[in-house]
Amino acid sequence: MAAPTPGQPVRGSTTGRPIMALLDLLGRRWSLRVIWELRGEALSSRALREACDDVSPTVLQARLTELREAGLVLLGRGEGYSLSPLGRELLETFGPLHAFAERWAAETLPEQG
Amino acid sequence: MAAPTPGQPVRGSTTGRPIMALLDLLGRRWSLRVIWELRGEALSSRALREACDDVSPTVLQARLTELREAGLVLLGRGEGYSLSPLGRELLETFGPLHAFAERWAAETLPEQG
DNA sequence: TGGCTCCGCTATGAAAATAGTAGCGATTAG
DNA sequence: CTAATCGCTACTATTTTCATAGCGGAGCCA
Repeated sequence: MAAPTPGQPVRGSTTGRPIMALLDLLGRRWSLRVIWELRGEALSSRALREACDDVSPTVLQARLTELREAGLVLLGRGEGYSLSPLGRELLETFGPLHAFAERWAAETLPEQG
Repeated sequence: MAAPTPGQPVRGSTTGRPIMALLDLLGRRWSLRVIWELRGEALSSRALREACDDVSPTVLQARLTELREAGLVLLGRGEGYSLSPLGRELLETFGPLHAFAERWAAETLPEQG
């Protein structure tokens, strides 16, 4: 599938609004996870695959291609995959997401008994 | 499908880590969009469907059920769907996401000519 | 009562995305 | 050459998503 691009129609929205392109891109399976797993050092495609619980290489490559086209992920020769400066900015919006996940767990688990 | 729950294995991760459950939940199609469209007033299921570019009701209902089980979305009798306080906290982490989308567009569009 | 309208939600079959396994050609090192 | 690893692809099976139609219930009003 084509990588969502701001200014272009995307799945579920024809307006071209950047937020819609971003929501399409990040709403695809493993997109969020890949960015998350690249929060530290650069990873080879196989290391990244392991980090993502042995995700199917079909989808991993699809997501990596999209994220690279989107300018969020880089592939350095011999260095593997890493976040671009822009991708790292996006990751920073995940910081609160992680903190939220912990709060979410705290509020959800007790209710389950 | 079952709604991802912190403490339980989810698609792509068996650890039960809250962030993994959250990434699974938000990585499903229309999850992010639904939360986004609920940022303002409460919406009826049909209004929400329109807001999401006439998403298929099958998926919309699936997402809404999951998001309700996750405690992020509420359904008030006669008031339609709205974000819970917890869901609103999550939405706030999207604020930077929106700002990022604009930056992303600014950096991406010029390169396309 | 009957006929509207809108509500949340579901059934069904088709289309698309994802999963899982195997393996390619290229590169690097011994 | 051999072996190991790299990024990446082919192929088929399964799951998810799409698209259309429609259900039963609640409110409203003549």
